[in-house]
Amino acid sequence: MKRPTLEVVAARAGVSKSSVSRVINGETTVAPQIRDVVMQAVHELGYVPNGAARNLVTRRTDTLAVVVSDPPQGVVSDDPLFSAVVRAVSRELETAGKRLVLMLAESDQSRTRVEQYIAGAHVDGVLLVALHGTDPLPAALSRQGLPVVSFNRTSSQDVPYVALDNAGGAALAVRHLLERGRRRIATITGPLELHEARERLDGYRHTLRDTGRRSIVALGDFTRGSGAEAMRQLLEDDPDLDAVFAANDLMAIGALRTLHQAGRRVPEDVAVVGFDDIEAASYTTPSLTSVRSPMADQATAAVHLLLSLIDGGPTDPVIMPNELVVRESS
Amino acid sequence: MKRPTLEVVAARAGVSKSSVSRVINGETTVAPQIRDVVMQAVHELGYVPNGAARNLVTRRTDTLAVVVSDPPQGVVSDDPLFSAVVRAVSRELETAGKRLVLMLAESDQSRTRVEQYIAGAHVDGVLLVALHGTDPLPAALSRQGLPVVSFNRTSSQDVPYVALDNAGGAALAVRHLLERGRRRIATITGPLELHEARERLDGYRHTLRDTGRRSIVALGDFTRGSGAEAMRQLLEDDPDLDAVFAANDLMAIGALRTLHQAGRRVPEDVAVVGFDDIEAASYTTPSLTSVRSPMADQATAAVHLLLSLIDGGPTDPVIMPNELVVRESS
DNA sequence: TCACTCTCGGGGAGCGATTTCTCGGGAACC
DNA sequence: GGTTCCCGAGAAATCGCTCCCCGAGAGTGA
Repeated sequence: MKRPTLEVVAARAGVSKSSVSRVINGETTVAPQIRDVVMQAVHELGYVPNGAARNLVTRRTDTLAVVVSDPPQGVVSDDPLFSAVVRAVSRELETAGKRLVLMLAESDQSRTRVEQYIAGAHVDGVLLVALHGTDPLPAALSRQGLPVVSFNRTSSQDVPYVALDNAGGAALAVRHLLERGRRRIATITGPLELHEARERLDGYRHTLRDTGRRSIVALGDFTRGSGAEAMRQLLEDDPDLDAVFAANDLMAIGALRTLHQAGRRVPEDVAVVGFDDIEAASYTTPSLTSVRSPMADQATAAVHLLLSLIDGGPTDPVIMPNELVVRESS
Repeated sequence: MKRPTLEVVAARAGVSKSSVSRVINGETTVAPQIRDVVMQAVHELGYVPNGAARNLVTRRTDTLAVVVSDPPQGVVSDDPLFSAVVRAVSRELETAGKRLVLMLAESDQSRTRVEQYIAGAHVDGVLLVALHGTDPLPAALSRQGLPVVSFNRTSSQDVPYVALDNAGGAALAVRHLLERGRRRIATITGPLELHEARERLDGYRHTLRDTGRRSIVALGDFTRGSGAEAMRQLLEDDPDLDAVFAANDLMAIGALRTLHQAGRRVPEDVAVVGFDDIEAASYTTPSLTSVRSPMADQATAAVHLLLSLIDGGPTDPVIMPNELVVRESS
């Protein structure tokens, strides 16, 4: 079951290794008849070039790493958006003729492993999904001199990124609620050590402040349970509120449940808006109004940015706009 | 930004390349003092072995491919279970010190690319997720002589697999409904060209037949919309039914919606049971009773089977049991 | 003390491709 | 007809590592 090598193909075709290599790599400086005889031999033997040998000399691997840096609880990788992102990235790389190595970095130990792997010249570039503001990985990887693109803003200045307009999305949600005539609009935040959670909170705050209204804030951690709990808190602190903006859909779903149990009608008594527009948002009763994050588009943009970076192209950050999907809950 | 090579390290440590190599690979036949001086040099230079060069000579890559073979609509990869599987596999490979290359095969073209890649000796083994009964990929890959494990039963005999007990799970659901005193139990199937859909239907049929009851079947395709539509059909054909077993949760959720619109109370008038126990199953109102597929366990088992196969171990298929999670809908 | 075994380090031959360099031969031009 | 040029093909060097083989030196027993 041993695979044929370039040398065997050359012998069979009666030409030199060099010529076979030229044909394989589509060089134009090769006579048609030689090309044909080589192709013939390639097909007959079922020859496929050995990747390792090729990598060794070309110093390219046509492989990109997607690194998801995440605490073990899995804020990101448990997220329903994870598969959407992975899928979009995978498709995009496929059309670019590249391969995808997926690495989850959930502990310091695995972070070290990631660094080692990257240093081992196994990949041409890295697409980094690291939401934690204090994550050391972005800086560590970019120090390796390999192209790195982050899936969101990082604390490390020199890592190009593709980010959502989190503040803008929150503003969208809040303005929508204001237009619906809501006066007391509360928010449930994500864990504030995550960039996106902070930005969404900022967007909420600024929009309310611009219209002279007060912020009503409860802390959550992006899980459903925390959303339910935060909603209880809010109802207790401020029974008159008539709208809630949750920083993600899971927490919004938790809040819906609490409101239901508390006998508040949605949207008549309290309007609810979430963020992300995950699939489950359309399954709830009432279905959930949400800020749609264009995850697939963001993933595509990130891949393009990375590929351009590898080719020595520009590295300008990209900000993705988002839109509001209005459903029954508001 | 050029990385140091083994030769540079050897020069620095004042020993031969061979010795450095031995130290790097943890061989025991090396004197402690040489070991120390080498380690010192390695750290000072920040040396990391070049992966391609190593692969070339060892003929191992410590990399496994996860291939998801799926039509473009993405029955699998759109599935909420996708990320659970990917995550579990990734974690398991991490602890085994292996890397994961993810490939989606959504068209004949990309299937060819997958075959080419596998043939290029880039990976040590393949974990295949291909639900379609007629998928040519399992046979094609196993023909390459590389270890392949399938994530479910395939039409190709010689591919070891780890499968769910789909029929058993369906039986579990039906028996549960019978115990609840339901008499007219219908089912909504998945697309019958998928193994798992057929097996779940079989489990439903046999269990009912054993108790002398009649099957009431409507066809779906694993999507929410098809579940809603099938439920409408069922209500029309058999207004007296008092229970429905849907072959997956998405369809069950669709069915819930139809029942709600038709004014049937769940579970008082009609009980509903789904399959998979996806996260959304606990968000619906009423929350959904479902057969829990131990996806993470299955993924772990599949990785173990593959690793054992690579080491020349046994290749016996593994069947995962599943359990019923009873919630409000039944 | 000598012969023999045993350990451990070094030299060097590959692994399978790409790529540079060289060279033969035919076309083109004077 | 002779010289120059260019084009295409082959020979050989190279990428960075592993691992086989050999030899030097230490250790042991008689």
